[in-house]
Amino acid sequence: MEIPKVYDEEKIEHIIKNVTETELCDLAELFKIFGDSTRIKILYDLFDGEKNVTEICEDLEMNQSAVSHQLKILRTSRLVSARRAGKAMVYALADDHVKTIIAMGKEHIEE
Amino acid sequence: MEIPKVYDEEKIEHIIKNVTETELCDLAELFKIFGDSTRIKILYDLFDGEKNVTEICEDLEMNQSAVSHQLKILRTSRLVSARRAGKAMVYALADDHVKTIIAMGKEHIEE
DNA sequence: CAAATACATGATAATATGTTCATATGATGA
DNA sequence: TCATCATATGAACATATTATCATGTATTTG
Repeated sequence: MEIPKVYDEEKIEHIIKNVTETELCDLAELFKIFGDSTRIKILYDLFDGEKNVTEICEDLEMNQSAVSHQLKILRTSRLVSARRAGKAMVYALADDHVKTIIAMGKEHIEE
Repeated sequence: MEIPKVYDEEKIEHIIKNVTETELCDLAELFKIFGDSTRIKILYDLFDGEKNVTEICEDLEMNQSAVSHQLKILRTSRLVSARRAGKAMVYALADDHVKTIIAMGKEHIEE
């Protein structure tokens, strides 16, 4: 019986071929976004669907300003999207890569 | 014809279930390591096999002290391994997750 | 064993980052 | 329109991070 792989090794090898220095810097910038506990908690909080700022603050037990500042960073780097709903701003994960990247990280630290 | 997926979506969903706050902080710490251009260049440099410090310095065109400092961080976080070979220290990627994580990141920024 | 090579490390300084506080903006309802 | 709720944002401060410089340690070789 085959053990299911999370990823396709051949495709991984293909993706990491010929990465330019600029792309490596862009990658560093991307990972930097994930490299803060507040931001990664916000992202994880959005795993079960879109939420407004107040809800996120309650979930993280953090003050609104700190959360808003980090949400701005997440929005600028296009990891989350935002839309207005009346007085509230509703945030959501921008795409599924966020889940994948975090899952890869979790697999690594579980060893 | 099926388009091959880099990852197994079901397994992703399973991995990201029930992540504790502590684990999220550990994840942030991990991603922080990837979130520096010097470190990610070192990691990428090691993709094609083990290298000593001098070789890494030449590849990155950076001075030895800066590289050594970052190598220490990479070693402490167990992303690279080190062994002595005569006067030289030979560094290598500690496991394949590094490649996967970087590939996931590259897929994301390519959009 | 002295000198040279390869690397590590501590201190310092410059810069970046994240939180807090105060305040501004935007939307809604009385 | 004014008060209120929801969020954004600028300034300031504290802390963290990174590269450089100087120097220390380990290994080999003459």
